[in-house]
Amino acid sequence: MTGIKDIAKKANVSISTVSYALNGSDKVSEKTRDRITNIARELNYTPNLAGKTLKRKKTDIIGVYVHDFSGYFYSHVIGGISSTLKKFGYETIVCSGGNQARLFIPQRLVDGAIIIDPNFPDEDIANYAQQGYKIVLMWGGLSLPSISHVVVDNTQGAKQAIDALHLAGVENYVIVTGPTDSYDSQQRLEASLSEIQKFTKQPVTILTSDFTISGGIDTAKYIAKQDLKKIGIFSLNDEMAIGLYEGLNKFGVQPGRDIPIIGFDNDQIGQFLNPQLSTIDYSKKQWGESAAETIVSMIRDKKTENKVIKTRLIKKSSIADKE
Amino acid sequence: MTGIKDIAKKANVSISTVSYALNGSDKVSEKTRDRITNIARELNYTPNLAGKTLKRKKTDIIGVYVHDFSGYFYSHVIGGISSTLKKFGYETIVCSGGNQARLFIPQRLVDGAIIIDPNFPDEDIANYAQQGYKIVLMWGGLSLPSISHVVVDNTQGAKQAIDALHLAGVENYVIVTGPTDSYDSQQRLEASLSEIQKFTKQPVTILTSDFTISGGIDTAKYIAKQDLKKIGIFSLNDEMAIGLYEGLNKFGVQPGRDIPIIGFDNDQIGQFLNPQLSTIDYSKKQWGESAAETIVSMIRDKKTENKVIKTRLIKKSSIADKE
DNA sequence: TTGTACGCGTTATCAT
DNA sequence: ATGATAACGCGTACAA
Repeated sequence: MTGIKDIAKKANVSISTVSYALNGSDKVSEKTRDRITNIARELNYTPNLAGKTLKRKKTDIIGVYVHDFSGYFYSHVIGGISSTLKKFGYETIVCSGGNQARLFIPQRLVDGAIIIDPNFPDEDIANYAQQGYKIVLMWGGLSLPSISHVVVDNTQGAKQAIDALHLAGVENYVIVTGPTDSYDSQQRLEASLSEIQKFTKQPVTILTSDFTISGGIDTAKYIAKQDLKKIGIFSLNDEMAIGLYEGLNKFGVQPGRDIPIIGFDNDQIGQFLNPQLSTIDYSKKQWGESAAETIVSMIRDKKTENKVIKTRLIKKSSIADKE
Repeated sequence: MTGIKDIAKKANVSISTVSYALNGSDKVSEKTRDRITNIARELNYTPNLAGKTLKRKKTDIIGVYVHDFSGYFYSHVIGGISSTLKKFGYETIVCSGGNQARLFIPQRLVDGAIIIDPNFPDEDIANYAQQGYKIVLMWGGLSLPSISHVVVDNTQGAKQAIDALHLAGVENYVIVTGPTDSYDSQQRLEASLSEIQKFTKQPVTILTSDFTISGGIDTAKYIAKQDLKKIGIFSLNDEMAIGLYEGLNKFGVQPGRDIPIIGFDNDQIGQFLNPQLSTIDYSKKQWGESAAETIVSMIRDKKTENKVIKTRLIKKSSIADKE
């Protein structure tokens, strides 16, 4: 409630003097600066952000957009974003992609946005980007010259997964996908199919699921009734693989023992499964850090850039060594 | 970049007419309203939040403060907060408790704050609350008339945990605590000790840890060298219990089989352990919803309130039935 | 029904 | 070294 003019009144100076003193200008004597600083502290003064922003035309805040707060998946990504942005003098706020929160971008509450939520409408993104708002996307698909992308190397990851199954003696591949409109899912599937072609002419079983644990449980029944000989599963994310463990066990099939299985994302839960889930890993922290560096670069250097985060195979006992 | 006066110019009206038209006032004709609305859309107009806030003196944004984004633990709590706030017309932003983000409260970027982060300094909280800023704390300890509390019933939960161990035949209790300055930890410990006294005069083994998985792993060695007869473990949260599983196994001790064990929080990972971890559950969604209702009540009805979230025992195979 | 003018809190320019 | 004042974008009381 206490503003710059309250301080001015109490100190018997003008508001400009107060502003100078508080913002470290050298146009004011040490004595008055100290006096004003003390009064400001005494009155619990904090500059009102609205007034300040109106004048400065920037907030030094970056918005990170997630699909919904309940998903913990991206927490390490956001941790990486936040710590890096802090180094550059920006604060991070996390928003969910509701229509209201989206407006923070054109309302200029944020100086830039990092969008993780794949459901953030392409139309809005294109619209904002075209108007000059700074946007970094954490997924592919929408390609525009005025936005930046920082994405996981799905192609490399899918190849590593298929190669691992191949080395384990798999000849009949089962791929459990995410939602059909997911770019990650599409890209991983495509790369998988092209890699499989190098090894076999056998038809590939593609089961469409939804990237969730319960989706994996539901999908299990379609796998259980297959001929299990030389079969191997690539679950396009770990969550579904966790569901597959649970679902397949109900049918008396032991994933990881009867059937080699590998996931994608290196979800923490995978290491608590029995046998431990093999997976494709990438540094979520680094992913976030790169996104943060990119948004800062867009704001300060006014240039866009696209980065790809490398993946690596994590081989656990869910893929047995070929005897 | 396009403002209210750009629209006024293009529509050949004054800025007030534009404002009236856009804010649904009945002081303007339908025709002009439509015309102005169309022009606004055409120019991609979005009101600048700073200017708007300066006038309205509120943002309809509530800030949720977490310790750091990397911890996924509170995601369902935040989900509950966000969905409830939306019903009341508020947007949710999640901030980490760095010194800079804290200022959002006195800077009036947010109309109120829900603080989950236990490390948010008491001094700042007291200071803000005293100045009339609306604050809801998700933990106990700091008690002031001008702030509200929405907390988990640690006392009830601890009793349920100890009772479950008692029923399983435990006579020698081992309690693994969180950081000594954690209010949750203190409260759970205190209630546990008082409940244990009802059953036995035996000394209780208290091992101080830190609420993390690795803390649980480290603590295991102190338990492994104990005489395991009629011993039982109450880990004051699930994360440490997960670590205890891993750590104890290294010493050839099987938690949940050789030693009954129970945690607190109902972390998802517990159900993937073998045997499944018994725990104390509470609705994280409801916890968040209550906090949201409370902050709205503070803002609109100008009254504080304190709520307690009930707990319940979830008995899994980590506590065997007494034969 | 529409236009003019002021105020919100801050920063910055220009005088003094 | 300090003060008066304009400007930022918006909402609204008041005048026309």
